[in-house]
Amino acid sequence: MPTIIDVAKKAGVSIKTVSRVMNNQTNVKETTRERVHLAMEQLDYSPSDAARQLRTGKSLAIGMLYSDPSSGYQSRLNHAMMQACSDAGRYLVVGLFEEHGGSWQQQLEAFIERTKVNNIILVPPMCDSSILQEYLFNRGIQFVLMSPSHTAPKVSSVSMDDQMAAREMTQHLLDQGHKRIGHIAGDPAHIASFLRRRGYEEAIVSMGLPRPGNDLVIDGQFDFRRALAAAETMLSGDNPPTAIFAASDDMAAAAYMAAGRLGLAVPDDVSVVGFDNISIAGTIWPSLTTVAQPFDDMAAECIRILRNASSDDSSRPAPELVVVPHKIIVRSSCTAPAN
Amino acid sequence: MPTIIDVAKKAGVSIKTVSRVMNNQTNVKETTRERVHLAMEQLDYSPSDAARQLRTGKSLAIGMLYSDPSSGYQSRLNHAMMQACSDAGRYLVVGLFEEHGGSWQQQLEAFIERTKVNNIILVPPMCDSSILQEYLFNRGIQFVLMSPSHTAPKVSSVSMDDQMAAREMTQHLLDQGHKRIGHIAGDPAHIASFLRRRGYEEAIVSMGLPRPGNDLVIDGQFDFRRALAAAETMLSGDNPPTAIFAASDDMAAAAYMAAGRLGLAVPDDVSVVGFDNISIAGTIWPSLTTVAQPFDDMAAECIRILRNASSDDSSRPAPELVVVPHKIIVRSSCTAPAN
DNA sequence: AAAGTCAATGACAAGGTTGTCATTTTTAGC
DNA sequence: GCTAAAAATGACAACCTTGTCATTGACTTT
Repeated sequence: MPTIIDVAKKAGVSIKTVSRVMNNQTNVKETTRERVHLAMEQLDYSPSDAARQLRTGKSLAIGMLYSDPSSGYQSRLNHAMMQACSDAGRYLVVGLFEEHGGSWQQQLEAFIERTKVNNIILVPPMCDSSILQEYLFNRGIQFVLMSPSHTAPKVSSVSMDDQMAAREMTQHLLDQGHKRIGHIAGDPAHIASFLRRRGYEEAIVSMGLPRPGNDLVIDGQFDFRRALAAAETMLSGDNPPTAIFAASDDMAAAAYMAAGRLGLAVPDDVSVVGFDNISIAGTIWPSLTTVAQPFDDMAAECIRILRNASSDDSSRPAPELVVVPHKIIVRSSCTAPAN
Repeated sequence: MPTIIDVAKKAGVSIKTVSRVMNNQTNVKETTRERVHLAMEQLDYSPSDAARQLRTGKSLAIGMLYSDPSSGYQSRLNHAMMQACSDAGRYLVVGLFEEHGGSWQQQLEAFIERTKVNNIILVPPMCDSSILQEYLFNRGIQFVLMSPSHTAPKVSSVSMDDQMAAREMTQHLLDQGHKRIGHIAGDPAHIASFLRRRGYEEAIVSMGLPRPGNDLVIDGQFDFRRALAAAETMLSGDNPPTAIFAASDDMAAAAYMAAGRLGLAVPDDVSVVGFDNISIAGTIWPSLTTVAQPFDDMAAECIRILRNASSDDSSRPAPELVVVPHKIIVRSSCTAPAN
């Protein structure tokens, strides 16, 4: 295992110069820089994380806190984050917000105390708490929000455009001729739920159709059972929708089940679309048309921002507001309405 | 942030003695040990990971390789592993086996090269490869198998008793009066599939019933679509089973869907049970009776074994074969057969 | 041509822990 | 009560990197 000393010898410079090159610092002649780079390559040198951490006091660990490990969204995000961390040579340390484990702030403090992380990712719904943001800011901890809205322009955040995506997804149904489209909304505690609902309404209203009422929009809270009940209510009503837009794939799967229990076929009797593009979307039958959240890209952006922030010497780097493009994935779960 | 020096001063000993106490080494008088422990507590001291890693050359990272991030099993396991690592003050680094990324061995080598991990967890189906085990053994990398069978008693492994669990699950159905029980089997590449199937057959045969044939056992490969097809085939046959035992919850959910499409109600027309107890089992309706894999306990055991192994000075600690107890979770998806 | 400026580079210490080896204290044996 | 062995403890170096500050050499200004 070569060390910085070996590189320095090979390049004929001091170790400090090698260090400068590694860290992209100024005051190194271009020819020297190249010579050092060459030596590093030839020796296949990679610096010791441990020594760096010891010297700089900065940890490579990144903390992520979440509250519902069983949701398809979080499972998918976990995978993306772990992968992004591994790719970036960093580590993910997770903590679980317990329902009855005290206030969010207490749990956050306990997590930081225990893990000593200096970099944190806040995911929904915690990312919407200004109290947590305030706390992290005051403690000088670098953090980034995986938030559906840029509520805090002082803080870096990564997101997709939930509202626009929902609008596009709804438009897709409208384009096929659907006029009564139901919406199973998400948990109101998540801003994403609000945005998706707004996008859905926007699309409908902009086609000159009446704004959907309570018969067409039911709260499913990102919960399978509630979504199942919601879909059954909708589909067994007097004037059932010909299509259902669920605010998550988990809930879309519930709509499938509701349809099955009522003897309705997807998509012939009722079209169903979802949101997230988690694995279930591709595996259930018929495969689900849905909005693909760019999980991997969003995760990579989070890690990138945190890396930059912690390598930056100015204590408060300018916040970045990143919006990652999404896609509509058209599969087999919707078709034109029957009549 | 107190260092070992502060502790040493407070306890009135040398830093080396504090180090000895921390690492549970011999040759420390009992009274001294207590004094040091007291000082550590009073100062709320915790050692620097970075310094330890630098000095010992041992990383705190633990690698885990998997192949199907979308399976409910793997999602659940990821969560358990991350949590176990965080709890133990260690980090999880993950790698994904790509279908077309070269041989397993090549991908394993690349992973180790890239991450430099010294501790690895092998999960199904990779844990069954003796080539990989051989490779890791020769490279002197500590590893533990999360394997359903103890094929390699030279290597530590953590598992549950898949065969017994499957037998109990089947017995539960038999106890309710079912005589024709279908089985949607897992991927034959996984030893677990074989064991679960054997447990299922064992339970049936031991009741004096005929060994199930190809009409009752269909390969679902842990895949939703195949399982859906399998369940439809079974349920629409001449003499359909009154109960279905799926070798994973994912596949049990497929059986639900198959039942729905055929106008059959669960559990009144057909009982369904699964295996894994992933989140879907509690959320789908009716909630699924299944075998609870002790994910959290198994993950914690894996981490514990690796920790012991890397703190142990003798280069090859004795392998441990841990079998973690499972549970049958009875929910609402089965009842006595109709007639 | 001397003085001052700035870029480029290097010598050295420090960061917190553990291994090696030397030293001191305790115990055992007679 | 003395010696030998064993147990307990400590001094110091080493792990690899980066920050501080000093030094060198080149270039600009007067």
